[in-house]
Amino acid sequence: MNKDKKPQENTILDIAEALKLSPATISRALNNHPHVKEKTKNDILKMAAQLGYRRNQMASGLRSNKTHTVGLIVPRISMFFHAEVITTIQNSLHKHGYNLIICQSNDLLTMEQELAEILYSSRVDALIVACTLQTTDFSHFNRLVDSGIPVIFYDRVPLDPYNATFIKGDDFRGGYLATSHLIETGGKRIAHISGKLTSNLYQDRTAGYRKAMEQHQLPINEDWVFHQELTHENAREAMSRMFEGPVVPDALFAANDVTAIAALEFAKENGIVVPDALKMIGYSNDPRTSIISPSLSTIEQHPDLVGKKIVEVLMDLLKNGHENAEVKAKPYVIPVDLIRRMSS
Amino acid sequence: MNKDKKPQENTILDIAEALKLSPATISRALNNHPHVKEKTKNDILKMAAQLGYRRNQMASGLRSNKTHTVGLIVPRISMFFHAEVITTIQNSLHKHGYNLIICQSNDLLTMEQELAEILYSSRVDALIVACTLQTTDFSHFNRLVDSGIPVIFYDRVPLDPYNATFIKGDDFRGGYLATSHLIETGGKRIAHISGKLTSNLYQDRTAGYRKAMEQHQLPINEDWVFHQELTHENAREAMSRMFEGPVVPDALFAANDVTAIAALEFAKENGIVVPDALKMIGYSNDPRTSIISPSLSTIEQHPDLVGKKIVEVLMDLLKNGHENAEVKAKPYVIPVDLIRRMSS
DNA sequence: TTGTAAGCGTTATCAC
DNA sequence: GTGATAACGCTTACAA
Repeated sequence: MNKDKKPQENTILDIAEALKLSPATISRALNNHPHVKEKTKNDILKMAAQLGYRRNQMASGLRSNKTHTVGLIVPRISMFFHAEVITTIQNSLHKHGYNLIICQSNDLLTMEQELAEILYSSRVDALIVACTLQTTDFSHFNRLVDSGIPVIFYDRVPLDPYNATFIKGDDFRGGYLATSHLIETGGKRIAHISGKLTSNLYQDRTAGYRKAMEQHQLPINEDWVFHQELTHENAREAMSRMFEGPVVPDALFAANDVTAIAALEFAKENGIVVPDALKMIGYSNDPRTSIISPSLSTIEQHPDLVGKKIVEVLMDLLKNGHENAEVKAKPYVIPVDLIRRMSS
Repeated sequence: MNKDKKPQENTILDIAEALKLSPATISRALNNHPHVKEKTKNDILKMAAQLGYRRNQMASGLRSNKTHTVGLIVPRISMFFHAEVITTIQNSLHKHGYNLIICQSNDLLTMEQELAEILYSSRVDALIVACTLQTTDFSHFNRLVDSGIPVIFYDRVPLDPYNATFIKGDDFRGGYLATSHLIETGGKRIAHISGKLTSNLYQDRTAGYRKAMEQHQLPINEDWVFHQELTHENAREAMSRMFEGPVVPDALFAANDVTAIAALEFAKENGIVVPDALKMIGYSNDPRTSIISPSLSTIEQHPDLVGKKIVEVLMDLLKNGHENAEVKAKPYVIPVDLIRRMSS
């Protein structure tokens, strides 16, 4: 098996031999080391190209303790927000000469733990993580952190103090903007379907909701505030519960777009006219929100800015180390924006 | 800088020392080598856990010439079909103890070439590729193929013979099904907006369209057959061109869902009633197609089956080598299905 | 069943 | 500027 697997992978020794130079010089030339004569370097580069030489990352990494590879753990890449963030990160890292290993936790804590181990094992130079919604304990990242490998959390970040860097959207403001918008367009009895409060995302979005309600002296009907897994089915169920009573909401702030879409679907099926009888707003600016009719108002999270900031912070960490631990204490906050559409 | 970066990464030597054994035995135990006493093995496993040992992939890979890592190059992960395929591949590979390095070419040939080099440099055990639409020359994969690294193409595959494995959807049948469906629901003057014919995808889908038209003895108006980049804007432009004449199509087969969505949008804006005046069908079953109204008929490509098949073939290749080159000559074809919705 | 020792391809530390 | 040489942490003949 694999008996044919050895067509002369060229190494620096081959280049050295061809040029009657020492491997050390080859290595230096290939790494742009200053003390190599210009001509020698050119010769080496030419010969390397001619032999089709490609550095063996494993050998290089083993020796230098640098892989030029960054790990990424994300719940799922198919979520629009994450897909955009990842794309920005990858393109940006590529410019800096870094690779990205993208891993999906499927929003499973056990998977996240396992992936952290695997990425440690691959000796990534840094790790970027958007946690699962269940992650409340972060000890599986300790090994990385303790080894001095920068760990950056984004979107879903630890609630308790943890020795890493955080980059998050302004979820409080997002919740506040969304709710205020519903109020300004005439909403009075505003419902809110949110996620479990184990995550900073929903804590903050809900807090923004409460703040806006309070500021406008609108009462909150706690029967209309849901904290549940934000699935299509759960959203429909919540809607049907709210709309079976004698008094019904006239507006809804959904903490993500999947929920908003499901709720809108429910409304359409049940003759609840949007926005006349029910104003609605979602969260994330998923592409579907602009396509559905009526189009859904939502909150733009600027995934590209999140990605850019992550790489910016990461490059700084990688270059300068992170001796200034106090900087990491406070999270970087990326602004959000209200997007007004036909649903409100 | 990084002066604090050495908190005793434990190695097999540390385990060996702690247990008064040789590193070789540790290595064997950790790799489930048969000739290790059960008790010794248990001791070693216990001690490894206690010391928080994690194999250094680079050292292991360098020595054994196996990285247990598979590379993946894809145009963009945010495309629904690819996101699903990737998720299936990753979860499936994970069960086999393999990691996946996901890279995006952004549908740029130069990027694809660069990524191929980088992944070779990382000495991935195998490579999975969905080419860019411009890729007609595949020599940048030669280095991998020549080194005996299995290369699997899926979705967008080389047109000319190339010494690798192909896994594709049944695009001919997809085009045929879509067009036949439009005909069955009453379409007579059927337009077709497709992609550039440099890609097998659009060659085949268009061929399926032509076949169905011919079979039903319907004439094809070549002014209504477009081969262009399948963007939102291009789709709208094609639509406006077709609908400015005195004779207009009564059905449209769009070769992807983005185009179908854009065309539907155009129809709605211009008072063309779908499906009464214009029947429509797209391709890929993008989540948006079921949300837009009227909901769009489309072709399901079963990304999960594609992913499963890829891993299945890959594992076989990795285990048994690929001495039987003739097997690779013919592509594996994944079936497609028609999804009927309100637009047709 | 276990130990010894060589070596994977690079880079770092000395010398010269 | 360049060349020896010794690691990096692990796997694997070959010995014992």
